Amino acid sequence: MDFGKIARKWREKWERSGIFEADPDERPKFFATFPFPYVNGVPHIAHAFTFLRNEFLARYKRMRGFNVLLPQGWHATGGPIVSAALRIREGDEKQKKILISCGVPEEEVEKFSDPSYWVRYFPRRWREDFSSLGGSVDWRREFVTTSLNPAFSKFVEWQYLKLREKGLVKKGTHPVVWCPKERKVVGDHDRPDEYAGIVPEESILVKFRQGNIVFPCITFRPETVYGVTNLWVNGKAEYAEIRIGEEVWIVSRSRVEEFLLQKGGGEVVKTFPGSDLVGLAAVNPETGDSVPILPSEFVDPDFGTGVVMSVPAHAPFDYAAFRKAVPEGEPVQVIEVEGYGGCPAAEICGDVTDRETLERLTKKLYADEFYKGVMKVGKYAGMRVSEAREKIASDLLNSGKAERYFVLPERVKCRCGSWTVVNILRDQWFLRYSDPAWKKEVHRCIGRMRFYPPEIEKNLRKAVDWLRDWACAHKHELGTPLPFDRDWVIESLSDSTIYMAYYTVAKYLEHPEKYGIDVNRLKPSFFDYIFLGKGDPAEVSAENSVPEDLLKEMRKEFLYWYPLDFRNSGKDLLQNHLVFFLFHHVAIFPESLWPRSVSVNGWVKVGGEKMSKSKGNFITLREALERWGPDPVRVAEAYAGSPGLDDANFDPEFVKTAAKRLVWFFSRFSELYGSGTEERKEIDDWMETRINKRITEVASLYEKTEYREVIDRLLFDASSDLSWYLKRGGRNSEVLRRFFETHVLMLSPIAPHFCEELWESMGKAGFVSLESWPEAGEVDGKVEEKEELVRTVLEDLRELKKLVKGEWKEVRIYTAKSWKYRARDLARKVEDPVKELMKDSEIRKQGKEVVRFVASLLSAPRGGTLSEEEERSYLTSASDFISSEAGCPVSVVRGDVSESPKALRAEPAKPGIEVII
RNA sequence: GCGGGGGUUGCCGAGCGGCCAAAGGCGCCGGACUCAAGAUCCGGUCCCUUAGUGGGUUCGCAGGUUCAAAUCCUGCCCCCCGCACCA
Repeated sequence: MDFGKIARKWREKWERSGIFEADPDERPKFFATFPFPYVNGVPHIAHAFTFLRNEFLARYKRMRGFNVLLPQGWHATGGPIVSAALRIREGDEKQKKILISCGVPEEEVEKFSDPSYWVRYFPRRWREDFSSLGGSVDWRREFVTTSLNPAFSKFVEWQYLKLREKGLVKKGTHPVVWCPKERKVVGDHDRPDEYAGIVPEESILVKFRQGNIVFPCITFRPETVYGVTNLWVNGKAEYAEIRIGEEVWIVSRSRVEEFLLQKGGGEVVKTFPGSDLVGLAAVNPETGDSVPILPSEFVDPDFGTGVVMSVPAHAPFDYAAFRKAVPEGEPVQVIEVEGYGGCPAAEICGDVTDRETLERLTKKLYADEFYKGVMKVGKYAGMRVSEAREKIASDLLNSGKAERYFVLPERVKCRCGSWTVVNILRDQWFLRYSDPAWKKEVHRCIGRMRFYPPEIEKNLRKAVDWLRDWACAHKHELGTPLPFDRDWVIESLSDSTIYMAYYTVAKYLEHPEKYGIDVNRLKPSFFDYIFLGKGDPAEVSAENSVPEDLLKEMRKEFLYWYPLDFRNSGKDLLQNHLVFFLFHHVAIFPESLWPRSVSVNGWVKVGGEKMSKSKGNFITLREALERWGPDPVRVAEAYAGSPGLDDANFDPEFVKTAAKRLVWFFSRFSELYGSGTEERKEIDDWMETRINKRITEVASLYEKTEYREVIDRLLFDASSDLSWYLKRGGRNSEVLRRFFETHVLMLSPIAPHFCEELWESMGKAGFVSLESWPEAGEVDGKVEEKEELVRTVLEDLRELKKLVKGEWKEVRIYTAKSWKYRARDLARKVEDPVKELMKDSEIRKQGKEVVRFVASLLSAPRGGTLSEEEERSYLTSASDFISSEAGCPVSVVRGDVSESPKALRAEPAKPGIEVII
């Protein structure tokens, strides 16, 4: 079966008829979105997995009578594309290879030195691949972000004007990793990989003084300021004297640049060797003690300020150096820790001096002191260190004895090759996510929403609480300029917050020429009207040169589609994008337009392993589609996992299984659809019931986005039902017809091309994609139980085949003694079934047996609900079938009329079987 | 550290008080079909026992609640993910 060919055929038909182009009508609507992906590469199967979780639901909802909108846009805002383009310009081979591995012809690679070329090239690729996959997307609403798309940019600008009006954006300062040579912020994508993820840490700079000379000491443990015995400098390093106003600061020479950036300026007076400082003294600002300045080779002149306060009682490095420098000196204990004596550092490190061990011990001691330690001296004596630290820090800061200072925990190289420093940006724009009133509204929004799976609500609420102000604009990146400060470009997460609203009118704004709109003339009033209903249509029309009727239509269309019904993304977006998305919706839109649900899925592994290029298990969507065809891939993606934080697993082996199952289904279909007889048997009732139950069950699985279960039901359970039905002699043409029709319908959201093909083979007009979900008929509870009885007998016979050798002459099947049925029923209703049963003189004869049976029933309820007559008559009617399996005649005997040991042992739902040899 | 999610039989993965030795898939083993391979179909896949409906030991570890626990409670061990200015 050529899945690729079938898919192409139907994709063309869908496109020609435009069936996924959704416009408002009388039906209820359903609006689902997959967050626009960042288009610096091609889609792989993990993208497809997340997209399909929207797609499957969209197709299902369409069948439930909803007018479904599934649009798709592309994200290009931010730095990675810009820096990748730069690398191409610089001739970076690694970057070239990446492009070539995406399928870019080698001779075209050069074109990618222009960032805008990426934005033209990759969205096209994504669209092709998503279409090939069978995505039921309304492509008229496709768009890219950034100022390369003026219409979208206008929309983002409008949003920021609104936020500013509401006071939700403000200016502030912000520490960043900074390249002094290129004079720019160094994000992860601007560094060699090994430096990724390192960010500035806030520390306290304590100002030790000698007159107007300041010795700035960096510390993460301000509480130890009480235990300082001396300061350390590196005698072999170069230091500098910097004048700032009346003060003179001493900083190691290699840190001068960072220091000046963070202090906002100063004048380097002179430089000199660190050894010149040795022997001087400085005053501890907190205790007033004067402490000597001593040399230590442990001092890293490239970290912090190159001046360090020494706390030998609590810091292993200081202790090791202190012992050497001041053998007779006495460390000063300021923290008391359970399990340690008067000088914890001494105890823990003895006379160790090697750097590695000291580092390990430092970690341990710092942790012990923080969590278990209690302050021994100072204002907060008696308080736990974990509480005192913050208080001491803020006291020091407030009294001017210390300042905030940012340091990099490890050195970071810029891609240009220079070492970076920490800079403080002073005119950074922030979104005021810390605003409690704003947070409160977001929580209210969450309270009205539905989550898939429900547990993620907790994660989301936590993220809302933890969110601080967010630096929302950058420089030198792609995006939309901040309308009130055009040097800044709105950062990538910050322009992706309410764009789902843009989809509702994108079909107009992305094709303005068709509607006579000039997007360059659009003003905020236009968006005010469309999205907020503000303003007089006639005036808005005049101001924006958009016909009044069109304006009204757009407003209507927005209100038709909004709010968003469903948004599924990878779990990585939970704590950032999805939270921002909620914040901005509550800020801009009225409550009635807040999002209705959010869904997430885990990472996608391939064959049980994390997908990575180096492992060779990296599969692009295009590769997968070419290798296996869209429907098998879709089935395998559906089967890969359920909603939630757990990882999904795309199993290449399973794609083959999926294809085989589909082929199996197809060949059964070809053989049986339209064939069969009029004759109606009991097994037909069973099959009908199974079909009906499955319709209901699969519907609820789709609603819960449990697609893996859907595949289980449709591809495995259903086929085993069909096999059983055929084995039992089922051939009713109506039942067969219904089986195939309902299952094709139910499977169509996941394997749409395949199902279209079968639908057509059935002689049906129109697309299965536009059909309604099948109606579930009556479910007969007993018929399944009856059939289960036959299965039980068959399994037992199979066992006996192995054990009873010789030629079988006859098989007798015994129902249980009738008192056992009564006992079974009574055991469910009555407190003391034994007593009740014993009232019957016939039963009383069985005495002991009754007690034993009832006791076992109470400990393990069982026995079904069928009566003896029902069991016997059903088994009788199935006796031909059973006999053909047994290979000899079969008789069904009422348990009450036999004293055979097999009859005595029979129980309800568990007939006794006797083989006559 | 803070926060979140988990540990189920060879693997993946359901189950979340009793019909649970535990669905389904994959893998593996046997059989049928075939010249053969593949595909397909049938059967098996914790151990023991047995003319089946029986027993034993299992669901990270250790306790506890209950007539009854993979499922509830307590403690412990282990694994994964997020912690930001970045897509």
